Formats: sequence, structure tokens, C-alpha cells
Amino acid sequence: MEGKKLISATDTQYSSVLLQSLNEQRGHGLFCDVTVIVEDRKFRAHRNILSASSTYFHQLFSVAGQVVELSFVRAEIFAEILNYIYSSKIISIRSDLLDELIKSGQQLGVKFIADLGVPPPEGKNMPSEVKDGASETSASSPGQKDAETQVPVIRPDSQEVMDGMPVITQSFSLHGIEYETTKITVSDSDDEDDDVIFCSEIVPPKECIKDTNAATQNQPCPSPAGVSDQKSCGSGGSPHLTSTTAAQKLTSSASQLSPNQPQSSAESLASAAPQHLTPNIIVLNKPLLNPSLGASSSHQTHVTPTINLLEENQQPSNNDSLTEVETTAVDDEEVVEDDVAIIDSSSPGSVSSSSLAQQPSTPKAATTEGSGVQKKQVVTFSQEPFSKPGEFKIKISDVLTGNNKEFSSGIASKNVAEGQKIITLDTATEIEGLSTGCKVYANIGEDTYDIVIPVKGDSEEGEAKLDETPRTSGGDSPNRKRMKVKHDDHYELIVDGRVYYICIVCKRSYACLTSLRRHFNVHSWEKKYPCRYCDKVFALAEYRTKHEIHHTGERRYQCLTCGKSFINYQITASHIRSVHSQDPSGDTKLYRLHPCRSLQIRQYAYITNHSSSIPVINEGGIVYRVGTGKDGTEGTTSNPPAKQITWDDIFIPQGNEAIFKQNPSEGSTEFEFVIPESY
DNA sequence: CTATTCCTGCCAAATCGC
DNA sequence: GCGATTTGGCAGGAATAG
Repeated sequence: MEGKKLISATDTQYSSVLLQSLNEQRGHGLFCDVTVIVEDRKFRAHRNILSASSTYFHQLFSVAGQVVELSFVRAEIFAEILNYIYSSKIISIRSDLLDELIKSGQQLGVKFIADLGVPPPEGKNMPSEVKDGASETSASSPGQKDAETQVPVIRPDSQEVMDGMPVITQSFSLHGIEYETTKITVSDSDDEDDDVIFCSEIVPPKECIKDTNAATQNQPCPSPAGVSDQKSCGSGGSPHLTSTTAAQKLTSSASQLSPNQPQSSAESLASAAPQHLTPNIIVLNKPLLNPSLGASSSHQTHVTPTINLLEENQQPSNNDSLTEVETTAVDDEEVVEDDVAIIDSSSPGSVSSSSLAQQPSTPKAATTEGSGVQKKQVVTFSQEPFSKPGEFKIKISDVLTGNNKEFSSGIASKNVAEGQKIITLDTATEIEGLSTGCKVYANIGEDTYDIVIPVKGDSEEGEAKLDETPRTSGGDSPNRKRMKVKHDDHYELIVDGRVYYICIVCKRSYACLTSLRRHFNVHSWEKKYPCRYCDKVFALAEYRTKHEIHHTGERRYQCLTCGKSFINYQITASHIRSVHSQDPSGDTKLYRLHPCRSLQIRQYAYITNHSSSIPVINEGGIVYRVGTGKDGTEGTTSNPPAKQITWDDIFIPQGNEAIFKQNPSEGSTEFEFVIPESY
């Protein structure tokens, strides 16, 4: 016994080194597994880090996919918060942004930042004073240069650190630095993109992300990942280029996690709920369903689900409307107990109403939606005075929609006010299955709306399939029976028994899941469809096909009245309408669609990452299929393998009149076509 | 105004999985 | 072999560009 000792060793540097390493990884995009879209910026990060630092993300990632979007925080603020999460420091934030930072910290459940707004007990330096001090120091601040060094100094005893001197408490240090507009404007130009991840390019974050009013204007490209693959795709068939910049909201509030005492938590909820409202939130608490989750199991969870579905055409100019809504909609109080942060980032119901009322801040868009801009907003919030777990009001703000007629009819019938409708439900009747397919039932009058978040279990991605059927109890979506689900790419909104699939990224709704899947590739670029004749890459096979038609010049649409052939339906229809004054979409077929000769239809050949199937065209104009598809016969589903396509194959005349005339606008590509001039 | 592109419901063919 | 699922084409309306 003697001589045996227990030895403990603590690496005091470990945590900081670890954090630094993680931050470096973030900077290089290494192992980042989530993209947070804020305004039109994208932030790559690690789920674990975010969820460990933020109760909001902790909740959100129990249901969300790899792409989440926050609409209640501005990008520059979120950048600061993210920097803090990865560095434990808040560096050089403008004093006038501090309030917003604190508020966002509260919303996100980042305790440290949220606490900046809480007066420290007994005479410690108050962040509010800090803020004031910082702002005051703008006039005369002797110590600011030093403050720039950002060396935190812990001073256990409170000292007066006003007048621009760094304000330091036991738990944090905060420097007040004079903010110079011009200076910031200059510096942010390089810092601004620090956390913005476009495509696969990741710039290591620097520590100073300063404000810029023009921050959102300097985004180099609002395109989603994968755009870089598009090289010179230009306007020709690159729909993805415009797809993710809209003000889209996927937010989730931090629900309330209370410590062991159910009653106290209920009380806290009861006290907090009347004052708080969570705007556009999906809150799904794993602890609620899975008591085996360590610490979570000891907490009672209050869920404040809000689902905000907004859909609109990708009009960057509209981005702000809802963002403003969110930022104004939170007036938090925070209940913190011990180590468990209990965040109620919900907001007063009145604010919610205002948030919805602000929606018309884009009245123009709202009223034009009839032609295609679609907004669907479903917001649930706690019943104010009677808030109990599971009891919510749901508001549906729906701006219609040219496409989803049924959807609009279902909701729109509720009320219509200049395109925007706000529906307030009395109660939501049930919330269950939150972590594995959150399901929200909302009774609106006689109609029942089901909101389903079909999260695919714990699947990382790409493999979850089947097995999920029991997740949604109602058998609402037969399509999901054996659906292979590769991503958490959508929500399901069930309106009167009809299932609508909502893209999690842009919130577009689809009546068909296949349509959504097809669409989602615009965001994910999981599949890429390269043109076989040029560098262009498309997110949809059809776009590529149509584009390639322009290379080949084939005219498959033939007017039955005059025999003229056209390259696509639109031209054909236009011709029929203008020349023959007939309706091409009528019952009588006024045109004929010839089989595609130049292209191998139905190829099931696409590339995911490595493009190896782009044909090579030799000098003789012969197209060699290089590489193989799934089965080794790329593009030859219906043709013998290794078939060579020649330009003669491409320009086989169609019948007697199919003599192609190369339209300068459509066929003058990089290839020389020998085309008869007579047509 | 015209041409072009984008979008999405629908459909059929190809493929997958049992 | 069969049903389910995936894939891509088509129609036709809407949006956008010139």
C-alpha cells in the first residue's frame, strides 16, 4: 500500500489548444459538417462545437440537416458569435453592435454572450457599462491602442476601467475600442469573408470581423456550393446560380431545458412564456424523447415549436424582409441554472404579431406572389398566459403562389388580405416525435395541418432509408414507404391530407417529393451534369439536355401546319401562336415531337464528384464516350456500348424537311457545324 | 415584344430490392 | 418477377434578358 499513489495530471493548455485547433479546422473547412446560412453568407462549422456552445444549435441539430439558416441574426453578428464560439473571445466588435450581439447571443443560447447583457453581481464591471464606456471612449480614449492587442487580463477585483480601458471581470475580458468607421470599412473588406464559405473555398477566419454596412453587398457570389464547378456556365441553363439567396428562414429556437425540477421548470416557463415568443422556430428536443441522453434526461423540456416556411423566388433584394422580422422579434430573458443553460429565446406574442405584421414590409412581393413568388410561413408560438409545454398557437402567413394552387387553396381559403394571410390557430393539438420526425398538428378551423420534419434518424447522410416509416404515425405519405433518403432535405407540410414537401434550404414547396429531390440538387450539387460538348455543368439533367441540344442544333419540334422545325417547345408554341394563331396547348396536336437523335436519352449518367464521362471530340468531329456510367455504358442505355457519334449522326435530317439551319443565336458554339444554308 | 431560361407537376422508363 | 424507387423527359406557365 505504501508507495502507491494516485497521480493526476492536468493539461492546462489542452482546452485552449483544442479550441485553437478546432478553429483552424473551421478555417480550412476541415471536417465541417454543417453550413449555417445567415443572410446571404454561409458559415461552415462543426455541429458538435455549435451544439456544445449554443443551446439553440443543440436543439436545432437534433433535427436539422447539413444546411441550416438563421434569419433572426445578422451575418456580421453571427460571425462574431461564431468567432467567439471558436475562440472564446469577442474581439473588436463595435460598441453599437453590442446590444444586437447580446440579443443574438440570447437567441442562440450562447451563455457568455447572452450574459454580457446581464449586470454582474455586486459591483463587477458591467457589460452595459462596458458598452457605454466603449462608446464614450470614442471621443477620448487613451488606452485604445493597447486594447487592440486583445490580451485578456483577469482582474479579480473590480477596478474602474471606464474611459475606454479594457473592462475585465473574472469571467471575461472586454475591451472597449474606439470604432472608426473608415477604419472598419477598410478592414472588413478582408475580414468579411472570413467565415463565408462559398463553394468549397474556405478562408481561414481572422479574429477581427468588423462591421460593415456593406457587408452583405460584398458577397462575391450568392451561389450555393457547387457553383465553382460551373465555370463559365453563365446564364445558359444554370438555375442554381440564383437559388439560395432568398431570405429564407430555417430557424429553431432554443427550447427550454430545465434542470431536474419539473415544477420549477414549469414555473419558469410559465413566467417566461408570457413574455417570450420564439419566432420561426422548429424546436425539437431530443431529451424529450430520449431520456437516456445523459444530462438531457434529467431535464424537462419545453418545446416551443415554430416552423417558418418562407418561399419566394430567389430575389436577393427581398432578403431583408424577414430578417428584420426576426431581429425585432426577440426580447429575451434568460434563465440560467447552474451549468445548464436554460434559454428562452422566445419572444412576446405581441412581437410575434408584429413580426408577422412586418412581413408585408415587402408588400410588393406579397402581392405579386400570384405569379410565382411564394411565401408560406407557419409560425407557432406559445400561448401567452396559458403557455404549457405542448400548447401553441400557430400562425400561418401565406403569400401565394402561382404554382401550388392546392396549397394555396388550402391555406389561402382562410383569409386573404392582399396576398398575405395570417392565420392564427387556437391551439396546436399535438407535438410529438420531435427528434425523429417532428410532427406538429395544427387545427385551423375545420382543417388540420400537419407539419412534419422528416429527419432521418441519426443517419449521417446518404444511407438512411426505410426504417423511418413508423416515425410519422399517420401514414400520411405513402411515398416515404421505402424512400431512400439521402439528406434531411425537406420538411413535409400536410394540408388537408395533402403532403407538401418543403425544401429546407429555400423553403420552396413541392407537391411531389421527386420534384423536391430534383430541385434539391441545385443546393447540394450532389450530382452534376456536365455538358458533353463544353465545360458547362448543370444541376439538373434536363438543363444539360436542353443545353446540349443547342450544341447539336437538332430541331425536334415540327409544326404540323407548315412543317417548320424548331429547337424547343417554347419557340414552337410561339410560332404556332403567332403565325398560325392557334393554341399549341389545345386539344389538337399542332406540332410533332421527333425522337431525340443527337443525344442519348435516358442516360442515368451523371457525375458526383469526378467527371470522367465527358466525351472527347476529336478533330474529325467524332465524339468518343470516355469513361463509363454506372454500368460502364455511359450514355448508352439504349445503344451499344462504345458507340461513336459523329456529326452526321447528329445532323440526320428529319424526314424531308428537317434541314437544320444553324441559328446564330443558338448554335454558334465552339463547334463548326456544316449546315446547309437553305431552309 | 420576343427569345431564352427557369420551374415544377406529371409521366414513363430504368433501376433497385426483395 | 414484381413492386418500389429513381431518373430524366415533356408540357407549359412564369420569369428574365435583350
